[in-house]
Amino acid sequence: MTSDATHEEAVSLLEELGLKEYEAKCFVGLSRMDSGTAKGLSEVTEVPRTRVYDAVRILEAKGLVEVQHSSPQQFRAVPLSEATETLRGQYEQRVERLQSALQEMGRIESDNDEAKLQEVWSLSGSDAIENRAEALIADATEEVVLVIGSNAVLTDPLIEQLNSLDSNTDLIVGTGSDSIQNRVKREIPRATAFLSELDWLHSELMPEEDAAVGRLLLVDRSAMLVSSIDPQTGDEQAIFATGLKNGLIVIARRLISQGVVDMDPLEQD
Amino acid sequence: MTSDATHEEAVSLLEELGLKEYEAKCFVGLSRMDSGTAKGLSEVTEVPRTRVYDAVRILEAKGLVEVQHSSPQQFRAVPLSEATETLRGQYEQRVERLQSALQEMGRIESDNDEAKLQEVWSLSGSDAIENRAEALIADATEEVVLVIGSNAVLTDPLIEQLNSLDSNTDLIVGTGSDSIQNRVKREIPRATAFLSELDWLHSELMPEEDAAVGRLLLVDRSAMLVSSIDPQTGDEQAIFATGLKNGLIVIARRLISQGVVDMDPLEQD
DNA sequence: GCTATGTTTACTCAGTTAATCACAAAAGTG
DNA sequence: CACTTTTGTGATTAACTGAGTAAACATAGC
Repeated sequence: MTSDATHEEAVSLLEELGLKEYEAKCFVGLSRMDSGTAKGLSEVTEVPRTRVYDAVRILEAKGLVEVQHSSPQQFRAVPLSEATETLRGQYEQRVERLQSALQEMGRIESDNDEAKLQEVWSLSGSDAIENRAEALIADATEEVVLVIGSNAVLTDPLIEQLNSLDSNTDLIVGTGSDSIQNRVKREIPRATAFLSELDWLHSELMPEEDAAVGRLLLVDRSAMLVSSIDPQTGDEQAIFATGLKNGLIVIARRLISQGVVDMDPLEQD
Repeated sequence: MTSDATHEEAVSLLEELGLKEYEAKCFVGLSRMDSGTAKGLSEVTEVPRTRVYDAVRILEAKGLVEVQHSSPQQFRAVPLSEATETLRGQYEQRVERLQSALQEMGRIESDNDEAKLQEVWSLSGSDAIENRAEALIADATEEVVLVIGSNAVLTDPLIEQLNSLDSNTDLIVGTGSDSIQNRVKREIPRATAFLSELDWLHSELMPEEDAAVGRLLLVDRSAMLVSSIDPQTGDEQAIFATGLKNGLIVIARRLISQGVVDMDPLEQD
């Protein structure tokens, strides 16, 4: 007995990976049987029999199914390990070609003389925010202050990166809960850990009540990034700013020097 | 001065990676400038100004673009390294989730009592064929016979795999040209190399003249795979069969024992 | 309040994909 | 062999998605 939800997840994942609905359904169907004919596949997948042929042909061209050209033809899904490897390989190639194509392109200068002092940028998506945080930390020379609001923030690569920071870079890691703090102490021994009342961000600075703080990062007191995570959807959204004189950074420095780091949030406006 | 072709390649790659035309164009445009407004972007990319906003919003949600919520808004592409890392990460996640979803699914038995003796399957796409060849070689215990028709076949992972074969598995590698043979001798010292007149496949067994042999693989004399590469498109297509009694395998064994391996093709039908 | 600019929304048109149907070829049956 | 069923291809329609355009709305500076 297989949950129907699992099917649908597989199908929609395949669609995200570039397959059409019929193609995805056929591949999932074939993955569940040793091999099959158009008729059998159509019954299992509810794809019209006459369209199975097209779908399978495309799947074959993409290297995901094998065809036995007999009468009737037999179809068979490539073993799962090979299929994922094939998909991965195709993707890698595309990303690499994209990278070199974009690198080769000439730059265009944009009339860009505005005051950068108040620039605050926003960025979405946990992956992207993670990468940005990583890039910011990589530039640290003096100090890294990181407040972790959600367990999901503390990924293995991040731990790895923090532990391998230059030894005369201060590392201060705040957490919102005991459980996370224990993890920090265990896995990032070099960090100065502290417990922070993250609620201050909730109640005073953040507009919505229902947004939880994901992470807060301040690097060399000149670059900062704050993210919130929507508890409903799990979407993460961040704002960040750089530059010693940037307004947001100045505020952040004030906050930190006034005690957030010392577990004593916001005694003063 | 940038070649226009490079642009278009970048755009279509991004489309293959799941972006719409406008999104792709906007991202490429932003990648060429430090930052820009909707107006500027529209001019560079030829995307209608009124649609730039939607496109950028989606790009932001995907973690590829940063937005400065001022008036006018400023857009900026995430640095290339971060962007590719984000794309890669998203893809990895999908493939992994797909893998576990497909594994969890229950099997369906198919009425499958046909004689497998004459089964010949076909498979397309260099990636998929490469993976299949790898899987076949991984199962080898006695002997691996590999004929390499095109330089592209001899990839690093393949060389690696061949070199790390169990030492009492025979490895016989044939090539169609001196240059490839030299590579084989240099990079796969453990192989018994030979030069094969691959033309026999062309002229006698293959229907079209314009298909070049890509690779020919025979593992333990019980599994074989032959591929051809369309010189026009570069598409690779393979047929393969398994089982000691399989008709195709029997023919292959005959061919090999009759001298193909000894550089002496087809003296006898 | 007016104009220029920025931003969002609504709508049309074209191309793509899902879904159905009609038909020819092949295979099985009595 | 005549007849039915199965298999495969092609054509057709309906539904949808996305590109392209125009208009409405909002905002800032004058």
